Amino acid sequence: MPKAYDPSAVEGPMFSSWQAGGYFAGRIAEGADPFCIVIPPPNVTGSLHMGHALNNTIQDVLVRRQRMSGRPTRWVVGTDHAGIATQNKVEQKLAKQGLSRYDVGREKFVELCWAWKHEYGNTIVGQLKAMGCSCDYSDERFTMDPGYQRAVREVFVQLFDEGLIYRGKRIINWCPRCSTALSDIEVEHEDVDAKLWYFRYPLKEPVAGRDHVVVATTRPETMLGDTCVAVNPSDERYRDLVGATVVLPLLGREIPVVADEYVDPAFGTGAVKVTPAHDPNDFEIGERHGCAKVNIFDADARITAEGGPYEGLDRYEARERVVADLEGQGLLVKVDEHMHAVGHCYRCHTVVEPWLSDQWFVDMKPLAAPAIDVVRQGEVRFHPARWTSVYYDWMENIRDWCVSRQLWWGHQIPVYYCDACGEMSASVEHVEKCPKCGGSVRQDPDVLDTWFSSALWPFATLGWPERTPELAYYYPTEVLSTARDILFLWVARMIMQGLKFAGGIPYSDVIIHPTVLNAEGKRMSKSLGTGVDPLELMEKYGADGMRFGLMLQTTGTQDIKFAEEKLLSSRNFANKIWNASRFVLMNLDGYVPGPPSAETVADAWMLSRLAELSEQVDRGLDAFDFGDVSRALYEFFWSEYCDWYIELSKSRLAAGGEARAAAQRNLVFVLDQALRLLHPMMPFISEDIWRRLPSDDPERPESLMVAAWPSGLGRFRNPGAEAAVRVVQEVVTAVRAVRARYQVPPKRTVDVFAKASGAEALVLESEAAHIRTLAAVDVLVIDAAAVKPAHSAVAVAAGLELYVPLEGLVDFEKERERVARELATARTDLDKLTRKLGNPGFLAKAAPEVVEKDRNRSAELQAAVAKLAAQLAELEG
RNA sequence: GGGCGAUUGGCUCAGGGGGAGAGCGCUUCCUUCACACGGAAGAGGUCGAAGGUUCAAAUCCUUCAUCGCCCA
Repeated sequence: MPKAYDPSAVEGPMFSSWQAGGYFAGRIAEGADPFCIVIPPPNVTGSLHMGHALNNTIQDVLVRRQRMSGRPTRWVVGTDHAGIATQNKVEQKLAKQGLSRYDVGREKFVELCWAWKHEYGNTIVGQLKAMGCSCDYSDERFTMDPGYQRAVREVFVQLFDEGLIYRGKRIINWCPRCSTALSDIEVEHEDVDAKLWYFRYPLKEPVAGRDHVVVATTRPETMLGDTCVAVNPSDERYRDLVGATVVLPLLGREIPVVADEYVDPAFGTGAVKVTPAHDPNDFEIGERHGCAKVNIFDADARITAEGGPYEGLDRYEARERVVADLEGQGLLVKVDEHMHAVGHCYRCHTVVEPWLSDQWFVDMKPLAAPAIDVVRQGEVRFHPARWTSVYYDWMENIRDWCVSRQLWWGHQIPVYYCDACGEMSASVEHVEKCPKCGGSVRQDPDVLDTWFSSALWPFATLGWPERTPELAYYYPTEVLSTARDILFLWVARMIMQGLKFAGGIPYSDVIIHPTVLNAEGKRMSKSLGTGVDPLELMEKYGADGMRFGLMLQTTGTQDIKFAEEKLLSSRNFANKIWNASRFVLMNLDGYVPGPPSAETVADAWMLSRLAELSEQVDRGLDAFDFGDVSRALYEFFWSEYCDWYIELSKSRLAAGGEARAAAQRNLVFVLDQALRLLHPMMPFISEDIWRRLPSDDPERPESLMVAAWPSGLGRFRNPGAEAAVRVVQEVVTAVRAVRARYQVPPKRTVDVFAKASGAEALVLESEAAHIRTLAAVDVLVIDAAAVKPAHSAVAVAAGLELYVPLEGLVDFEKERERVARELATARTDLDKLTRKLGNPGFLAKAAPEVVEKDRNRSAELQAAVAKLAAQLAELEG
């Protein structure tokens, strides 16, 4: 084995061997409880970013652990067709040839999208393989597979037939750049510094001595579409004006003043201009008062013929011109600075336009109700649990979902219009002729929101609407891990659709993982170049290093400020494990397989610690506490197995005979078990080492991926051995500290006099050889009546006194200062404890075991104080 | 305006009623036959502020401050 672990030499071949072994593929074993997880399908346009790296590490950790536990396991992998994003890519490609999608036509354009998907769409799946993700690559899914298309149409048609999908003319969010409608939650609101303009609108006839009304607006250009002015009915200032007629400036249109409760008298002047075709609230007001809806924007957000002289202007040019012209006519009253939220397209960040158009909507309330119930009943749980209330809040205030998109790439809406009789029908199968009159039909040109199809992912990937064996076996899946920004876009809708169509919840546990921010705490962005590339990180630290480094940072917080140094320490950790294993493997000459056995205190301690690790890992993974689990593994391997157990084993390995044989068996056993526990987080290195370990188990599988998950280690619990090793550790550390203090060269041994009796003395006697090796001690004297030799450094450890004669090296002033400092600290601690134990309230109300523990600690501290005080007196005497 | 999260050593973060911890960085020593991607020993914190609950608060409650996220 090389001296340093080289991930690049291991990862590629290891992944191939896993694939060749068929370990990734799901299998159906009737009677066995399966574990299924569906990947949040990445966009076909996507490439791996840190969010994917984190999320897929989490999923792989869960999947690998369950697979090792013996459950038939399937991790469904695939990609999402990503309507807008993919269409953009293909349009960009066409634009380079000077073409638009209209030049090539719909049919050809969709073909080009498929070609694009086949060429680039699998980038990210390849990158998941580089991470070691154990997805079922033999059975990949795509949200536009033929079966999936059928599922989408089935769902649409059923909702349509039940009246839960309807078509209507509504104000929707229109992205002029993507040229499509968006749903409410695809709009991101951002506060921007803007202006509030106050304009004077003249009245046709003076009313109560007034000839005008002043309105305030953040969007002057929309005045071209104003069809009334509204005031609050209770607003005394405007009571006389209700029913009056305003002459709209610039266009001369006559519009009424209406009274409407919606108007906030405190905002602006209390009189608002109403543009029903370009604002959802104005739309409502317009509906209530029967006002016209004048659409002044075309699909590119340019002014239509309704805008008269402004026709053809872009919305921002129109704004400038309208303001300038109103000012020119003396109708601009004032301009205030004003901050307000402006909606932007979540895909391209263009400012969206509220726009009146015909769209398809899903009636959400009937679907939401059962989806709220299953969370209330605890059938679906969120982790961390605080997301539950975020979910309720959204679901309880849910609004209808605009699902039609004016795109060509996606699931075309399966609704057919008959030109002859006007019949509108939905059909799963393609329709050529009107079912009513036999006339020719046109299919609705729009496609469905990509999230409409994503919502079916947990069951459409398993074959629904066919009653496939996979669906019966794996549905419901178990865990879904995802980012918080798609809780509403995706998770909530999956729960609704799963309940409606698959007959039950899609999964029982939803992990909302933290967002990976950059080191400055800002969102990573490819376009801004503030991101970190997981592939580069894997180059630097190995896939295991990246995975483990991410797991170390995954706690219950909502963000991770990405700390690359955690990946560095994880790479070093891998190297540490590599070298510890190298040591074990280099010392296996004459190895005879056999069960582990606690031959020495060190063995008993190590096996007990292994039992603790196993429990910690299980508990942590059950609770999705990935940070806890990774820290426990790190601590175990580095601070216990390497720092102490290997060191404690060296003399036994050198001794030969049964001592050596037992040490070998235990070293191998503990390493084997610990590698199993490590495997979900660091699959490559754990497997590579594990395959090198000797075994006489005929049942031992080829791959660690399918080796048994550790269980039943609780039998090795041994508190006595743990206490004994603690004594050894404290004594060794104390002697090392003395050596470091006086810079005793490593090769020079020292003598140690330990003033010890009782249990401590017994431990020291039995472990003397170890202490001598680990602290480079020549003679270790254990004596209850030990007297400090001349020229000795002193220490108090594990409740006993140690003297280390260092003729010519000891600086008595230095010793005195150190002992005085230790004594001061011990006295402060003891004082606090004494006060606590003298407090009647504490004795009466604290738990008995707490009081007991503090009494013991007090006794220890008293002994330490006495010893330190005596040492100090001697040093001063 | 409402909700949520964060605030602990120089940096990144654990801990979540009863002796302040880790990694990185820093200081000193060590290339000893698993590992310098290492070993040994250290220094370093009144746990954002103020109140409160409690025998006991970094931890629970209230208010506030700062930063961030979501909803309206």
